[in-house]
Amino acid sequence: MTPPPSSLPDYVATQLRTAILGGQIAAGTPLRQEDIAQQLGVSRPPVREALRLLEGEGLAVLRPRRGYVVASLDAADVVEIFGIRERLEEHAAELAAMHRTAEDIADLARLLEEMEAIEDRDLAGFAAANHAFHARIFQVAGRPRLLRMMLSLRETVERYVRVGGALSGDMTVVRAEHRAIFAAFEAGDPARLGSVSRAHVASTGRRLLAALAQHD
Amino acid sequence: MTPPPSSLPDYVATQLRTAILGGQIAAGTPLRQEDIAQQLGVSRPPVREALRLLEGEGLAVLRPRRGYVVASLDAADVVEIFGIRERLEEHAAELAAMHRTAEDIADLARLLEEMEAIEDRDLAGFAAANHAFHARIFQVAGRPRLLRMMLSLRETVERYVRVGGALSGDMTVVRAEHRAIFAAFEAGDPARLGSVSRAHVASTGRRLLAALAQHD
DNA sequence: AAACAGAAGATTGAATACAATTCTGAGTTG
DNA sequence: CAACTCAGAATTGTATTCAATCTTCTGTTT
Repeated sequence: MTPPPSSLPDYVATQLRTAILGGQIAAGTPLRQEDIAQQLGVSRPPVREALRLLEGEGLAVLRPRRGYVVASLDAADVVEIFGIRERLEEHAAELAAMHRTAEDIADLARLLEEMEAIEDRDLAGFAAANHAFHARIFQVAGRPRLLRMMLSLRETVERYVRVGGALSGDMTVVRAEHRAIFAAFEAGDPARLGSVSRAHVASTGRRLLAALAQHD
Repeated sequence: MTPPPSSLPDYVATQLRTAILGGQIAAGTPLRQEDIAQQLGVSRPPVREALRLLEGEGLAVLRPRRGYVVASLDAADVVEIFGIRERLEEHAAELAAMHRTAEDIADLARLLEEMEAIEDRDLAGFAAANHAFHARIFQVAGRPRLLRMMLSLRETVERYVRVGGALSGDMTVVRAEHRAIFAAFEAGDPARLGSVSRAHVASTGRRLLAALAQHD
């Protein structure tokens, strides 16, 4: 699926990204260049470039002469990111509803079925299916920059979704929202698909915030 | 206003950014690391990091083993970017209308006056005043990530606004839109400020597209 | 005993050096 | 005469080396 990283910086960035997103490296942890280089069997320059990439993605922050640390998110950041995602998701949904083909509908129906088949307890599997479902809609929208921005924003909050366990609990609500999204997609109603998609993001954000508040 | 770049990569990135945005380096131009390094009196590693930064900002694209080139935009890119900006500007405007203080209103009034005082022919001066006006509204919204994203998107299309001369011509329309924005800001009406701000972005996009179409 | 000053170690930042790939050109061949 | 091949040059990618700054530990002083 994902092509093998062509350069060492890309490789290093990929490794660090999955480690951070997977929760192996906690927020606030210093990212020591020499350690990373030695651990991955490369030298420091490619590590430095990889860190610049992560900086651009918002996953690491640089304090001059003091190195990088894994970026941390507070509640305000979550609110901000989900606010943005609401608007962009609505935008993409409206475009997707206008451009969708019969094949797109069939594909999305299949992805929805697959997601329905997954048990509530299989969080990782559900997250993957969920990701595929939404990514397919974005693909229909046909806006590469928009897609990249959404993926980046999603990535940034994803690790908190995991630790906060925001996906657990009332799965019935999530499933109902997905069915509503598919129905509007099938109907080709831009306004409706836009609003249900936006509502879906908003409700996801609310669940995450609630989970985070409870977690502290 | 802008603090001096703390590191060499930041310095190099700033230099390249202004050169690209100012039109000194055309789209598609290869960015040779050695040339840039020699011209700015630094070595290649910091140049490489700077290019990674520009890559993240969408101003340069990397073709593995073949170096970086200045990113180019076609009409579809412009449509996409302005579509995103419409939504994000509306979002920010709604937030700004809710959070504004008396001091914010006074500041924005002053910025509007300054912009009104600039002659139509002084494109650079008008662009700067325009930028300050909109940046002040975003500041009121109080969303740093949203601000960064908007600045990046604005930057990306700015050079085309310049070459296309999209700001020239019917300045009366632009000025009227700015007055409408200020009025809604002063009134503190989120829905109205959102819609007029979004319409302003949309009309700017239409003008740019028309100018680009005419230019070819 | 607590706080500060100083020195040693560690870590980042930048420059130089080396390796590998790609582009360019001339020469040759079909 | 066009197209292909091969060699040299140029450029990117990576590693190693050096310099500057920050952190931390220790010793001293108040």
